[in-house]
Amino acid sequence: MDHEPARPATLHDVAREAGVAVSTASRALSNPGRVSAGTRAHVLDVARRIGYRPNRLAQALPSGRTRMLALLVPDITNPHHFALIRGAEIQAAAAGYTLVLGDGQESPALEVGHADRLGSFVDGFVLISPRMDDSALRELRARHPVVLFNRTMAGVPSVVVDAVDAARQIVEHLHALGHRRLAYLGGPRTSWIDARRWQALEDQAARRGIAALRLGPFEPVLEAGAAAADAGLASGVGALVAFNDLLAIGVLQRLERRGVAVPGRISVVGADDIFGAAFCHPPLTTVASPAERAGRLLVDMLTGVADAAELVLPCPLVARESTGPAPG
Amino acid sequence: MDHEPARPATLHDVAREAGVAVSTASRALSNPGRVSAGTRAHVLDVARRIGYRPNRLAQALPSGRTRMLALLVPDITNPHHFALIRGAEIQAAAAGYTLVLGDGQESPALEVGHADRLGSFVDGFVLISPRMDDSALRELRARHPVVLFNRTMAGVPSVVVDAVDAARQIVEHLHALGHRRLAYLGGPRTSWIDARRWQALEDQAARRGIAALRLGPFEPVLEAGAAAADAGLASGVGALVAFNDLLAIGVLQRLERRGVAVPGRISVVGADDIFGAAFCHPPLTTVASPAERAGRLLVDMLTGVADAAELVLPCPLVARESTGPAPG
DNA sequence: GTGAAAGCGCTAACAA
DNA sequence: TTGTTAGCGCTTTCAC
Repeated sequence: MDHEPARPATLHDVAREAGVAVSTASRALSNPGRVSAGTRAHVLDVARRIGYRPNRLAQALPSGRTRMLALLVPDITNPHHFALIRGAEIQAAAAGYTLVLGDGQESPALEVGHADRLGSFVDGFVLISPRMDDSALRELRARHPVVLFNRTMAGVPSVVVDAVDAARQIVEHLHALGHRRLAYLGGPRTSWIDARRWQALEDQAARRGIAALRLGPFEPVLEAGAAAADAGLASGVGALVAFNDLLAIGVLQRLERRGVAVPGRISVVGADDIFGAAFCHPPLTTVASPAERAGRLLVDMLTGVADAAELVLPCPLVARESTGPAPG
Repeated sequence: MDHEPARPATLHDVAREAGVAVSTASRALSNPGRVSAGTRAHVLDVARRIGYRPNRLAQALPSGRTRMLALLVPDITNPHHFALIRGAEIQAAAAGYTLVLGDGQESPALEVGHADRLGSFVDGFVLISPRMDDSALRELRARHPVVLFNRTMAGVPSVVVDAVDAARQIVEHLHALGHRRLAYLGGPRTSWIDARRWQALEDQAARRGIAALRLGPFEPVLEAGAAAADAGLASGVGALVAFNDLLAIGVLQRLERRGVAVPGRISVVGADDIFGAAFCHPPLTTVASPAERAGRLLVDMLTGVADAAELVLPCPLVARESTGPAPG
């Protein structure tokens, strides 16, 4: 690292300069009430004058608390997490915490590494659709307070979207449009919610007499949409239900390039209602994720503002133009 | 915070259990070579057995270094930062650093607060288009190593996009299409690059005999696009150059809702080439930002892998369908 | 090669 | 109200 700044002023410097003991200086700065007003004002003045900033590392060492929270996302480039992050930030700030973000880049190993390295510096973790396996998660949870989004584990507070109801809405919507066959474009194997989505979709489809097949897994990124679209098209179904919007938008792009009419020839459904879903071409029918609310609730549960629980949040279907009557 | 985990094992526990001094245990764990192979193996074994994890807070206290880097973005919901973050992550990992992200939410105060609270925990800052004013930036830079993106300050390493060349390309493109009047839809006053973009655009426009006026400032978000579109339309020009793609896409949405043909009646240009610019309607003509490369370079400069410098990166114009011949 | 001990900067008993 | 002192968990001289 370049340019080393001059040695920063410490509490000792403040105390010496102010002619008081370090403990008095400490109290004046962070435990007002147990020090006379005059002394306090003087210490504060000296501190400001010499540009004192507490070393938060040292400050946190005795208690182990930093008033920082870590929020780990599986992929920072997925707009789905925007609202969740914002919600979490709002509640964290309200509770006097600073939120730092970590990006797992869809890698379980990176995710675990992040958690390991951040563990000492934060008071808890908000894990968004964590990709790490159960044993890694259990280990992390044994060392630190943890709350989960779109994943559950016994004894760990969590918020998950209602995959069953989402599947029901999708299936009813497609059924009403005359579809009798659909394909699920699966997400990563490491995704807990992917398994739930497929299971729910299969159940609900069976219940309405709709044939459902599963394709993939595909990476939940725009670029994977091409292969997913081709596979979906080859399967001969009239409706594709993608793991998430990122994949769905990628599918839409591919279909447009291949000259396949959407929804004329094939319908496409996504999940999350991310940035872009409303203005892609055609606008995407998708299941909205209550992400902002989830973010707020998660932080509330982590900081103890809300009771720990296993919450299931509803997600309304947003019907746009990527779904239409079944062909033929 | 809920469920307090059991007291974690310390180095003392390891040392006691292994029958060695803490200093020996410390060396075995983190300074191999200065300890016998047998002792080392034994200590490692004990550490693993009792589940020892070093307390990074305590580890960092003596040296003050944490091998963590902070990257602060003005708005985590702006897809522009995706590539930048990814580039930074790659280089940070390569140099053995962990990257944490902070979101300024377009607020100078929040940004400064983040920097203050994170300062003790990181070895340096990558500041993306920081919104804080010069004095706050100077103060931060006096305490910590800092590198800047799309902002400059004497003596601080930085990477900026070539706003002049970008403006030249935009103006030439519009000029070639027959446009003789354009309006700039300005970004936030706190944005350094906004001032540069307008100045460059005005210069280049004047050079080609194009009348340019400035509207705004507008928040660089989708939602601000409506007001920006209306203002642009009312100004009577045939081409709108938006501060960034977020605003430009918002403008496109509004124009579509108002039934204004793009580019038939009016052309729209953005900046950054974000996620969504390629698939919005119509696909957006924009100036691409070399974000990933910038992210890598910034971290390299911060970690000393690359020489500190003030780099200016070119940004190619990506002409899509939102620009066309001037009407009339 | 290993151990004892002195901090890193701060907080929090405990005394005075 | 203020000062003295003992840690927080680790690294790092300095002896042995």
